[in-house]
Amino acid sequence: MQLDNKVKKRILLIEPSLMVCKGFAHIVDDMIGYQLVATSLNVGRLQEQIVSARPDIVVFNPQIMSLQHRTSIRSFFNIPSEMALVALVYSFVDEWILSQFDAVLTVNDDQTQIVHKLSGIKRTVNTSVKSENEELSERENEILECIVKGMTNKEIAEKHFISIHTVITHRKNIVRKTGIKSVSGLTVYALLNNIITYEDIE
Amino acid sequence: MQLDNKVKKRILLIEPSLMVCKGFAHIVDDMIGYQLVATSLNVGRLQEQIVSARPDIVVFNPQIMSLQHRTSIRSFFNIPSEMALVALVYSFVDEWILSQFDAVLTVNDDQTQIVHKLSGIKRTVNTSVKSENEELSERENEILECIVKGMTNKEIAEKHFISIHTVITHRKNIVRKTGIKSVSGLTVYALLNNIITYEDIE
DNA sequence: CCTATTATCCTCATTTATGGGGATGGTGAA
DNA sequence: TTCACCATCCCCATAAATGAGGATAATAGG
Repeated sequence: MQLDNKVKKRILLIEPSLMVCKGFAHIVDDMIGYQLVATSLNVGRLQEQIVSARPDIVVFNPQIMSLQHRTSIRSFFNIPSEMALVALVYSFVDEWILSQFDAVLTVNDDQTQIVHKLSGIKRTVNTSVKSENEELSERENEILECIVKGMTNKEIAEKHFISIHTVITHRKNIVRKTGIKSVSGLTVYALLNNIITYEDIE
Repeated sequence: MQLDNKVKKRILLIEPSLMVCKGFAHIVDDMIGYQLVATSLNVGRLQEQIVSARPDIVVFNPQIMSLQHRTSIRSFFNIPSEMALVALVYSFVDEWILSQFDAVLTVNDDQTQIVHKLSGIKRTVNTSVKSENEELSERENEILECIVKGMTNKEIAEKHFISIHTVITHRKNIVRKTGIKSVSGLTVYALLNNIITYEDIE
């Protein structure tokens, strides 16, 4: 028993992988209460599609664009607040990015999980933006880069022509700001925040 | 103009994501000269399917299994040498793992790229296996897991009911075998070798 | 049986890192 | 100007890791 189209939630999918696009379409096709009204392999026509397709839900792969600068996805793409913004990811994505979404789908989700996640969305208009005064300073990023490369405090000090005490101070501040104590955690943080790449290490 | 089934290359797909499975099936469906004869969301029935489906090409997502021990995928799953072994990956995978495959497809490939990659496969029977006597033992992998999770030697010792000296010995052996001294390097090593996932850290 | 590997334990000395405190000068914004 | 932030430097004590030795027992393979 299919529901009337008028009560079906309209989904717009922005996903770079043709394969995932097709698979998503196939799955949504079998889902009651949802319909895929448009898809796109890139973000170029997003605004246009939002207007033309008038989706209720925008499913968006954040990996499609480089979000180094912590821009708000919703405001960057002028996505109306009444539309749900849902992420579709392959693997791990920075929590900060995911926090912008009303729900997070992964490519491994099956139909049941997707329906469950989509039905759990409660759209509320965000009025205030969280204060993010805990970002690392430029210097701290430099030090962090050295840390995750496996350099010792002494080496870092020598490289930057500062005393080891300063390095330790920076480290203390990095730990305080990020809340991450372990080097491995910081490594992941640095990888996710594009401070370093895999190639930088080892 | 469809080719006869007898000359179509038979593809077996082992892929954990239903979405990607569906999408892959959809794409292969439009490809001339290839047919998808079976799919599976896990490796459990791989051997069985190799026998029953008799594929020419086994498309396998290496992320489906944890390959801590640098085992040969082909020999582990008893994949006959006449069958092509092709990887399907989402993002970054250790080069060592990819080197075992005859071709590497990514989820972002379109039909043209997939056909191009599959048609370029030249199967050659490997007679000799590389010597890999520098693999980490099971215990060492356990210790490594703890290290990259940011645990101290003391904590690791307590968790595994061994003395801190033993932990240190294991660490020394891990460093010797991998040639990686820094925690960040080991973190990347562990990530690439599926000993841990991003979620394990922080 | 012998050998290689592994896992376990130990000492000692040295180097690094951590966590707590504090201080100074500079800069840019309210 | 004052205030917040940043980069720089320092002291202290403790905790942790490193590097270089050595040792024993179990186990699996040739």
